Amino acid sequence: MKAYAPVADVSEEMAAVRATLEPGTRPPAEIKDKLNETLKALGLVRIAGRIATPIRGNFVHLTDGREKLQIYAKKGQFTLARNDGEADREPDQAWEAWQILDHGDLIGVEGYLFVTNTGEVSVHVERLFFLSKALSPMPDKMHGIEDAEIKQRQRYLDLIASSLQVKSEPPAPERGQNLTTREVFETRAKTISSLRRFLEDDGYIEVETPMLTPKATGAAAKPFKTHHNALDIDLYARIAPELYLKRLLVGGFEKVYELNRNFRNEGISHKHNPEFTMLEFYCAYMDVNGMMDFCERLIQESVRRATGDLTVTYEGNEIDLSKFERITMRDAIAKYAPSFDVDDANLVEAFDTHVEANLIQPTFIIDYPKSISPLSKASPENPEIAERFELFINGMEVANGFSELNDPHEQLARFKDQAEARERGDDEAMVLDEDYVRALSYGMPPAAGIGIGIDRLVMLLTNKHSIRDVILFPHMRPERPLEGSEASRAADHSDQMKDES
RNA sequence: GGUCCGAUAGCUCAGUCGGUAGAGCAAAUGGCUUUUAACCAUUGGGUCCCAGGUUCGAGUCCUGGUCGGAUCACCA
Repeated sequence: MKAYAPVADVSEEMAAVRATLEPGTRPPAEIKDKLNETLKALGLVRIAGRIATPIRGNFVHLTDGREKLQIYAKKGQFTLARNDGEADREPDQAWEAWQILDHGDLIGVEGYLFVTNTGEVSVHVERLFFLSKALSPMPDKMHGIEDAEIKQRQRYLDLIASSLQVKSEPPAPERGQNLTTREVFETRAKTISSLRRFLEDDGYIEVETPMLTPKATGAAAKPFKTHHNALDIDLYARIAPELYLKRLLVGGFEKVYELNRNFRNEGISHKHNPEFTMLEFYCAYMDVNGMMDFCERLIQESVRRATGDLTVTYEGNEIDLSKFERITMRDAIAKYAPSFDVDDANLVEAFDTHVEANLIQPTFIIDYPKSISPLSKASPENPEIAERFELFINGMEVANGFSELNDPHEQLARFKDQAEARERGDDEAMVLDEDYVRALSYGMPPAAGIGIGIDRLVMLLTNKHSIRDVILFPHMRPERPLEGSEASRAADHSDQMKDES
């Protein structure tokens, strides 16, 4: 199959011609004729895409998912290419084929560019290629898909809908952060590639550590459990890569990162999905303060690259990412709940209930209690405080970092405290990893590390309230069998096979 | 898991007091053929989420369930 140019970008010349035209106004005839000469001199273009408007008359728009380009087919002036390589069908048959095309079909066209009377750059079709049929009807071209369930279960349809949608709104910059589904996932991709670039420019290397692990540790969470048949051992989907990454610090890698999925067998909510994407990275010879500085620059630079701006509007709040506040947990409680009588026992609870939701602008909360930070180094000034921070934006925890505990004896003691907590019934207390303690016994450089919740960061940048809107295929309960569909027939068949066996 | 809200044509949505199931878009047929979401005419299209109940009669009221959304708890 020959290549087709993307609809969005037939040529630089076309873009140049487009730039000279004023949208919505009819160009004077002499200007139009001159432009058409220029465009025709470019020769034939060949583009493919989905038919974005119902076939009515000679004009139709093709979409590549992002941009639309109008094509013009005139009876008698184009042929229909055959898939078997034989000579093209004659114009009469080509016109018949054109007339039976449907909204949503995929076609290719070959032709020359021209400007219409209304000043839109279009392709004058000389050859039509039929590429694929849309058997199921397309969503409403004005409203797209509104049903959250269809959007998530049938993301392909949601994406098609957003590409077919007639834009009565201005393009992205003026629209603020009211993005199409396509744009949301493009922003996500840009954010992730920007994070990778920033880290790599700073000397970090990307590593991959096990997703299936014999111990679910490195965080406090309930794991997914599975079984490996050949080894006959239980394995757990990882809840965090942390302990593997720090083993690499022991091994001599000074800057490592991993950007991939974690799995936690816990509740689903607008900010929780059972699998979620985490960026974790570790830097030797750095401490918690250096890590906060670096985290701030990393997020700022990635946001700038992904959205072009350091201010985002999220659910009506203007969020200024140019400055990250730093405040201790105790001071934050004093600030947001001044009447609250804080002691060591109720500190964390007071923070969760009275402070978190107020942290709209980027804020590092520092001085976490050591008791809830089993992997982080204690402060030299106060042994009850961990050298740890969490970053909050719009009331949501986005990152968690600390100076890494690198004393094997103390680490073992902390694991034992966790084991006791587990025996007391805390089934999310951290699991002891003996090999990790052994690794520390060979000497881990002082280091700082951090985990950044990528889905939540993307929610912020795309103004999405639900994590399911920034994950292409979020987890949901299974749908009932689709009656009368291919899928249900396949299911019936497999039931039958079971009965027979 | 608790609480609240929702489910009607392929899509977006109406549906009054319990009394024949509606619109726009999409689809089909014909017309038009340089148009900018919605041209003109005609036509087809429904398990009103499922199962019970009340009633002469249920899309509508009641009970239970399914799926989704919001929220609380847990968590990142």
